[in-house]
Amino acid sequence: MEPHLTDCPPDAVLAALPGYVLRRAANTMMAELSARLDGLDLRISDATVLLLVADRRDMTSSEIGKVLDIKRANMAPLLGRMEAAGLIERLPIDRKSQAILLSLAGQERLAKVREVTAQFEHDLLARVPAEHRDHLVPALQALLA
Amino acid sequence: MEPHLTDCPPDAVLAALPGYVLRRAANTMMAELSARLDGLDLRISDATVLLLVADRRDMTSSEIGKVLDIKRANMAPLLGRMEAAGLIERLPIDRKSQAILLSLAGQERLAKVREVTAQFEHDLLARVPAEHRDHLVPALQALLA
DNA sequence: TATTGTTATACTCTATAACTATA
DNA sequence: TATAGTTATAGAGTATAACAATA
Repeated sequence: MEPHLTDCPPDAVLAALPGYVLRRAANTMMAELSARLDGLDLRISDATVLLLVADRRDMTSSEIGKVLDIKRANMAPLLGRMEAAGLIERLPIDRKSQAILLSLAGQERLAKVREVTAQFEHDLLARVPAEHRDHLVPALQALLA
Repeated sequence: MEPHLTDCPPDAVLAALPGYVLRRAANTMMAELSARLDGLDLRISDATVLLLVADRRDMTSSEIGKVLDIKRANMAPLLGRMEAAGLIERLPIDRKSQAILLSLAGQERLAKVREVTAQFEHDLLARVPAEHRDHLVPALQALLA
């Protein structure tokens, strides 16, 4: 019997590529988060908006879009749904702009979002071996646009 | 003047969340990779298939889908486009299954994919501070499904 | 019976262009 | 002139259901 490489999974070539594992890891974890937010009847973008405008009463739709990297045109239906769901209200700044703020229902939903995300982030980090754990967020932050 | 917290970017609340930075980092880097693959007239999924079946002559459409987490139903149009582009060929295994293999054109395109991805992975890692760099891939691998 | 490959279909996310009203 | 908000639309990616043919 001649020496040979140990048998390896069919995607061994890909699993070593940072870009591949980054994409797969993000897809896996976002599917998991989506499932958990289903119970709150929220999408990931909805929950992110709630967390972002939580302590502010001055952010416009355009500003939220810039921060979250969501195009202006795609903010309209997003906030439209959230307004229809009674989660946000619009406060005129001038005759062109409106501040997005949380309604009472939005603040209550936000509290549940914080519970879900706290558990989610905890579970996510728990999956990372201890010796790598503290490096994950700083490494990812360096990749942001 | 009373003491106050230092001014922080508007998404400071989010930037500390592993899930948030994971999603944003993946979106950023995949947009970058997509742009680089545009020159080869390939999507990320196309390039991934080329890399996966490079050294194999026995993978079926279903098997590729299982490895890459792409539904069987979505593999059909994907491989259909790649076949129409002359990148892959189908070799009957039995009367039900076909092996997907690279055509000559597919092998040539693969060589270019390897150049592009090598540069891409290099640039990605170069953005990560040295003290975190070696932890990124192992940490992400732990998050895969 | 289970699996392969396929079609049809729908939903989400994303991207561009164009329009209006206002700063 | 530039910006805010909106609408319409198209491209991707992804999900389920259903089907015929074969293992």
